[in-house]
This record gives sequence, C-alpha cells and structure tokens, in this order.
Amino acid sequence: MKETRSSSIREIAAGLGVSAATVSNALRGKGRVSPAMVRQIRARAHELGYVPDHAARALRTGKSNTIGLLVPNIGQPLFPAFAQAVERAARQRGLAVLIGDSRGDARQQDFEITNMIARGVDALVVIPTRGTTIAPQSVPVPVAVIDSAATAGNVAASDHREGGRMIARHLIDLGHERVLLLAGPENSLVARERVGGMCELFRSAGIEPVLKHSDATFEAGTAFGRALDLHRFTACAAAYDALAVGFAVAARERGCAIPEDMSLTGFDDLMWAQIVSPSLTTIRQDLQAVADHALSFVAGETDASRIFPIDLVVRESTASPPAFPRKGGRHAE
Amino acid sequence: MKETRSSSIREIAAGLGVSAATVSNALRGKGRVSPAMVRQIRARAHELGYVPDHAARALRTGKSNTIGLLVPNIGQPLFPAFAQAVERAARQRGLAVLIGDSRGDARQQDFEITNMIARGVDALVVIPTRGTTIAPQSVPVPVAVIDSAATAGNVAASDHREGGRMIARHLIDLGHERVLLLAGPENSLVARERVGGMCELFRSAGIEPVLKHSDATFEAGTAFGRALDLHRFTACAAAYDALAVGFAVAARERGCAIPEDMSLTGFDDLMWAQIVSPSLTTIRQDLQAVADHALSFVAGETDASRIFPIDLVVRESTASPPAFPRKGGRHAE
DNA sequence: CTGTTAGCGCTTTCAC
DNA sequence: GTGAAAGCGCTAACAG
Repeated sequence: MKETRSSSIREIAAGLGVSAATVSNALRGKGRVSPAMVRQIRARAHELGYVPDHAARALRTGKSNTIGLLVPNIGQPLFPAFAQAVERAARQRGLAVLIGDSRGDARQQDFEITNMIARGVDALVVIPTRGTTIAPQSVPVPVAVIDSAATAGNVAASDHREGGRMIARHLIDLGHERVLLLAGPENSLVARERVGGMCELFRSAGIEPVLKHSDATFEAGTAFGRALDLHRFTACAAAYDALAVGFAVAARERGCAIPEDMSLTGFDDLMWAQIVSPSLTTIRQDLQAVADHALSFVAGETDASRIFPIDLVVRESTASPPAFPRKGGRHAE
Repeated sequence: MKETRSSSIREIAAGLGVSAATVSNALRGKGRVSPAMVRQIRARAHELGYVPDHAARALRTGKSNTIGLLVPNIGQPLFPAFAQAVERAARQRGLAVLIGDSRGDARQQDFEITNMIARGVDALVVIPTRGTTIAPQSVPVPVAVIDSAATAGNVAASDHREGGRMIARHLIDLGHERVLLLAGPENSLVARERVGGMCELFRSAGIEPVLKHSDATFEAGTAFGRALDLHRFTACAAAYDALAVGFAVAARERGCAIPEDMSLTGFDDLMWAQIVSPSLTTIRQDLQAVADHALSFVAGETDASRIFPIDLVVRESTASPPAFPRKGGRHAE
C-alpha cells in the first residue's frame, strides 16, 4: 500500500499532449487556456488523483499558505478555544496552521519563531508568553501580536482594562468595600490591564483593594484560599477564572459560603465558570473576533490595530455583602 | 523592515570561495569536509543568520519533517491536552505539527487528510471523529490512528474497556445495584468500549444498568439530570466527565445530594473533575504515553500497536448507597 | 491560446 | 576533500 505516489503536472501534460505550463494555468484558472482544454485537463487531473505538491509550489512562489500560531501554553484552558478560533479564521482564507507552544519560556518562544520562519510560514500570530514582547521588525513576515492594548505592536486584543472596570463597578454597585484582588502574574501585561482597570474604579470609589500576585493557576487560587484571612474581605476579584475557581474550592473547604460570606469574580468565562458551584460571575471575551482580526491583519486586509469589547457575565457568585444596608448610611463591621 | 531575506547556501559558498555542495555538507555534517572548512562555513552561516529554506529541502528530499494532527474537535476539553502531548513528542523528534480540526464531520476529516497530504506531511496522527474509520492504505504516508482497541488499524489507545470495568467494580464494591449509565454517543467506538467494560461487570454481578445515549457534552448531562427520575438510581456512571459534570449540576438543582443520595462517576479526568463539587471519581488516561507511542510508530521506530493501562481516580462523588447494609442481607427500599 | 525556457534553494551522485 | 551538474515539481515570463 501507500503507493499512491501522486502524479505530477507533467504526467497530466504528457498524457494530453500539452505542456506543463498549460496544465498549471488550467488548473489554477490563470493565464489563457481554452475552456475545452481546461475541462479536459481538470478531468484528467481528477482521474489521476492529482494533488499539487505543496513544497514545490512554496519554493517557486515563496508562499506557503501556512501561518504559525504561537501560544504560551496550550495546556491552559483558554488557549485551545483561541487556537480553534484562529484555525477557523485561517481555514476561511485557505491557510493551514502550524502550532507552537512556548511553554511559558521566552527562549522557547524565540526558538519557535525562528523555526516557523524557517518552515516558511507566511505570517505569524503570537500570543506572547508573559513578560516578553515581540519585535515585529526582527521577523521577516507579518506578525499579529495578540496581547493587551498596552503592548507595543499589539494588533488585536480584548479590552481587558474595560473588563476590569466592569468587574469593579459590579462589585461596587453591590456595596463591597473590602476587596481582595488576586492579580495574577506581575509581569503579565494582560493581567496588569485587568487589574489596572479594577483598581482605577475601586480607588475612585475610595476603596483600596489588597493585591496578591501569583501564577494564573487553579493551584495558586487554592493556596490563597487556604492561607488568607477570609474574614477581612467581602469580595474577591480574580484576574483569571482559574484563580477564582481555585480560590472557591479552598474557601468552601474552610466553610466560607459564596456569595453569602464573600462574593467572587473571575475573568475569561472558561467553561469552568459554569461548572463550579456557585457559577462564577466573570468577563467574556470575543475570541473569534480577535482571531479574525489577527488573520485579517496578517493577510494584509487591514493594517489597523483593534481592541474588542468585552462582556460582563453575572452569575451566582456575586451578591451584596452580608450586612449591607440597602440605602445610604454606614455600619460598623 | 521585514527585509531580512535570509541568505542562501550559495551566498555562503560564494563568500568563502567554495561550492554550494560543500556548504550543504558542512552544515549538516554529512559527506567529507575538512574540519577547518566546516568551522569556517558554520561561522559564516551563523554570522549571516542563515536559515535553511524548508520548502527547498522538502522538495529535494521529499520529507517535510512535519506531521499532521487531526482531532475531532479542538474545542472539547480533552483534545488540547492531547494536542500538547503530541506536540511535545513531535518536538523531541524535530517534527513540527500541523493541526487540523474535523469539527465532528467525516467529510471535513477527509478533506483535512487530503489537505495535509498535499502539504507534504510525513505522517499523520488522527483521532477519528466518531462514527468514522480511517483506511491507512488509502493514505500515502504512515498514519497513527488513536481511538480504541476495537478500532481496525488502531495504533495507540488507552484501555477504555478496562477503565469501564474499573468503574463498575468500584460501584459494585460500594454496594450499588440500581445504576444509570450515561453512555455517550452510540456510534463512538471509544464510548462503546467504556460502556462495554462497565456492562460486562455489572451484568456478571446481576445488575442491569439503564443506558442513555447522547452527545458527550455538559449540556446533554444537564438534560438527563433534569429529565430523569433520579430516585430510581443509587449511582450514575457516565462515559465522559463532561456528561457527569453536567448531570451533577442538574442533580444539585433538584436537591439530589452527591454522593449521599446518588454516587456519580466520570471518565477522562479533565480538570473539571477536580473543580466540581463534590470532586469526581473518574478514570485517567496516560495521554503522553499514547502520544509518544503514536509518534514512535509514525517515525518508524516500532510497528506495534499498543493499548495503555488506565487509572481509577477515586474522589468524593462516590460512596455506598443510602441504606446499604454494610454486610450481607437485603432491604426493602 | 499554448509552448519554451528558466529557475526557486537545496541535496545528491559522481568525478576530480 | 571538494566541485560540477542534475534535478525535486512547480510557476512566471515571454515567445510563438
């Protein structure tokens, strides 16, 4: 088996007594070939199961119709959804996707970029590993960086800062004044935007949240939930759903009821947010829009950089604090 | 910008007054080139930032050092973990991964296969969309099919049937006799193995589980949890974590306590299983082992087909049924 | 309308 | 040890 060595353009040409160039033209509808000939050629090609050789075409034209997608860590729950969105956007344009995983390592990220360039990708879509930036000038193909509005050279991103504001506003409206902020990694630009947006509003409401930095993981959230004095806060706002969910699990272990004793918010709207009990109030991004724009950029259809709006999804994990007086006034403890 | 048109082998050759062939040999450590020359060439190549042109090499050698990975649906929670495992195994062998998503559609799957072949992948790793099979003979490159032991041409898989048995044994040992089995899609070979393993043991214990088929989704699980008469069962075994978790959410809504009123098991050990409350007793597969073997197969290092053992992970969602008499005897309702 | 020619950048005999 | 030559399969000019 495995003998279907696909036939070449020359084979078709020979069989029909025409030249390779004519076959090439006919097959791609370029050049000027008589309709009759085109039909004949197409038929014969189909019959021989002809499939154009990608490498040869790439070598000749310098285009591979392939893009590289570099994610920080495919294992983390948000990126697969994103990869899917990119894949979909790419397919629409007839592009294949070479996937690379930086594994949270800047050197690995550089290596992957070089590697993908060497493999002839026409463009790159990269979500930078946190703490790194990409210099598009240093890369010989178009690069769409997807990170945060604050990132230099960013091409597409969700409005993380506004998302942060929405969360804060929601919590403030509910009456929370003592808030714990699980801020995620200190060197992540996305986290910084999210947290920045939250702090902005909290402070303008006279609230100074307590910031805790960590990895954006379930485990880190659990650790905080176990270690912190939960009575000090009426709300916990996490910069990532994973943190929030981890925190929720630990809080429950300690008999802290959400949202009765403490409100909790996440960020990303992973499937996790719906699964956990109580379901999580969080922020949802439009990944497909971001991916579409990134592809549209690398395909040269636009050279604009865009920030996409984001939605607040209110679920069961947020409520007014325990003894919150419905209207005006203060109350001690 | 973007002018780093990487230099060719000829450029290096010209600069050093040697031939292209010598440069090629030197760079790859093949042929016989004097050590001194090798050093010179390497140095110059590095200095020029030379990167071999992948398309040219692929055209010449017929090998692209790229494999295609085809998954049924990247959006589903298990596949990203799997993709990561494959990516890792591929990288170890210097292979890049072209990713494709069949989106649950057999035609899309065929299209992707053809497409990947055309793109010159050296091999394919495919997890067939349910209800489909892959005929390796019809594909001109090595294909590692990852599905179930029962699939013709399967190359690597977890022992789903044994996993099913482990679940059933666990439930039987706990004393359950009235069990609901959320069996997943009827045409999925993997689901069939899992369910087959369970039924085998249940029946040999004189228990006839009630089977319900559906998609392997959270939503389907929720629907069952809402629609079924929960009092009829003391345990629910799901063929997928997603089903189990969906079921748990709906059961909780209806005031059914897990595991007090009903035990629940899943299959896959998604992160979900740890997040949900109570945490889910489930089966964990060794995805990395499966991926490694698949790569080892397509790389020609082995031609064996292997089935990998699977683990039972006991968590909080399973317990003895409500009024289970610890030793012997029966009891009326 | 169709054919001829000339490579894309690399590897691989084979001769020197 | 090193070089010359011959393509891999395709496409882009240009000529007929």
